[in-house]
Amino acid sequence: MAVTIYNTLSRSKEEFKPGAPPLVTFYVCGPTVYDYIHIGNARVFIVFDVIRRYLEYRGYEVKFIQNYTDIDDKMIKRANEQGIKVSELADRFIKAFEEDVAALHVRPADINPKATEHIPQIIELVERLLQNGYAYISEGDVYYDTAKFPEYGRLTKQKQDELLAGARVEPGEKKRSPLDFVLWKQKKEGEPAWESPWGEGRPGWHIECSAMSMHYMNDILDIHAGGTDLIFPHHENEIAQTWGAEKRPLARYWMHAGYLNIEEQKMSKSLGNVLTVRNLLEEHNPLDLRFLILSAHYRSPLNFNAELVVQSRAGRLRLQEMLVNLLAVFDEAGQSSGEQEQKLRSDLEETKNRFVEAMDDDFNTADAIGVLFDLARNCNIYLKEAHPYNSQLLDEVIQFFRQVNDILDIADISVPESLDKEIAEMITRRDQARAEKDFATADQIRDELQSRGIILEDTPHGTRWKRK
RNA sequence: GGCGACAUAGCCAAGUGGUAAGGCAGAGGACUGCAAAUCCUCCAUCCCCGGUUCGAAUCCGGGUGUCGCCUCCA
Repeated sequence: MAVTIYNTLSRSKEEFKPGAPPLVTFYVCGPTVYDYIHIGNARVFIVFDVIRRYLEYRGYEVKFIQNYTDIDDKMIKRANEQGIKVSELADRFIKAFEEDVAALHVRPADINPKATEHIPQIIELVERLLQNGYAYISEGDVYYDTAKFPEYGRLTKQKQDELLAGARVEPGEKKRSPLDFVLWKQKKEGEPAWESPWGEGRPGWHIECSAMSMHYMNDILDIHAGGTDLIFPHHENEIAQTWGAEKRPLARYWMHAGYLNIEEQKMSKSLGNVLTVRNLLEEHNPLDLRFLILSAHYRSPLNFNAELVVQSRAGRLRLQEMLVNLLAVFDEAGQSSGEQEQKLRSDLEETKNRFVEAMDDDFNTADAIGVLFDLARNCNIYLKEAHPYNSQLLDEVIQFFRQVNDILDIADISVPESLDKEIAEMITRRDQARAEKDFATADQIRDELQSRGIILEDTPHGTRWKRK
């Protein structure tokens, strides 16, 4: 059995064969740091975070790179609007990005290269493209000559003439073809600029990813990923650049995460429906957002609204509760083994297999989560019917779930914080009242606690509590 | 105009030739002092029309609808 990945390049699922296993080089296009990230951005980062973790679970050593685009038109425009330097803007939103993404339990990349810190590598790449005849200088700008690269359009599945048919031609173009794209932009007044063989200027958007991935990986990337909208022109251009310089592909597998829509519509500033992670986290648990995103396949479009978050929360808590319940009875478990144990053990084995099968199949998290629900039910049945429990078996289930949670990161299994003394006393008082069949008092205390966000559960093993 | 994706129950969502996973919501039941949690039961023939096949949600053709890319965009 092997991991299978849907490769945008071939539009089909392929067996995953990295160039130098167990190493996997994985580059995800990162944010342009001119604003807070929105939930659509978050989908991409969450999805590839999980894929990265799963590959590690499967024994690969993943080298994970995610860039920061800290110089481009949007950056300059925004910095000017705010009357600050581009670098200040970048610093501010890189920090915000790191905070938001950490809140969503997305693990930091191994390397976060910034475009502005790789100007020499970018210049060198542009020079090589010029030397190799894949680029030309036009009035101080340097452009990629797409006509020189017959493969241009392969990722997009369009021929050059088809792309040309839809291309927008602007007056005063300095390009030979509308498909050509800028590698180096001549400085305009008030813009940050760097010295180059072509005068002062700055890099075009697409060149940084090629330059930095080549600089840090120095070989074909195993996986290059991003949002669907990066297929054209961004990734198409990256492929062209790397080929022009190295005569080799940029990456083996191209992965693209589907859109996240708001009320069936794409998020956009003009529609005013952009939901930032920052705002959403004020109202929602980050794990609920994660769970919702992972409950659909990463390539499918995913609709998003607050109701869906609430709906998926209920399901997520079901899984979380299962684990909490297992942990709660673990200390009292013994050695018993019988039919119930056999049943659960075989359920567990089946679950493990099905989970890996689902994830191996192009990271089908939706299917994988479905498998976990089946395990949850079987565990609950065991907890209800077996008694006394088998501690080793419980441990195996707990370990499995912890492993899964290390990949998906959807359950909060941190040890509950100790209760306030006052609340603990209230629970004790209620237990006494219940023992004396003074249910009016007991219910009053329960209501009081509920208004403070504490839910009580009376189990055969005593009263448990949890936060709402 | 070119290219592409998708259409599965009230909602979310797997399944890509062998007779519809799972979750949420809902109904009934068990458990409970009552709850909560949990368990049991119930709840779809897969947008439409043709075709291929012993057999199709799954393949092919034709519709309809939604969305996306072709311009910055995750």
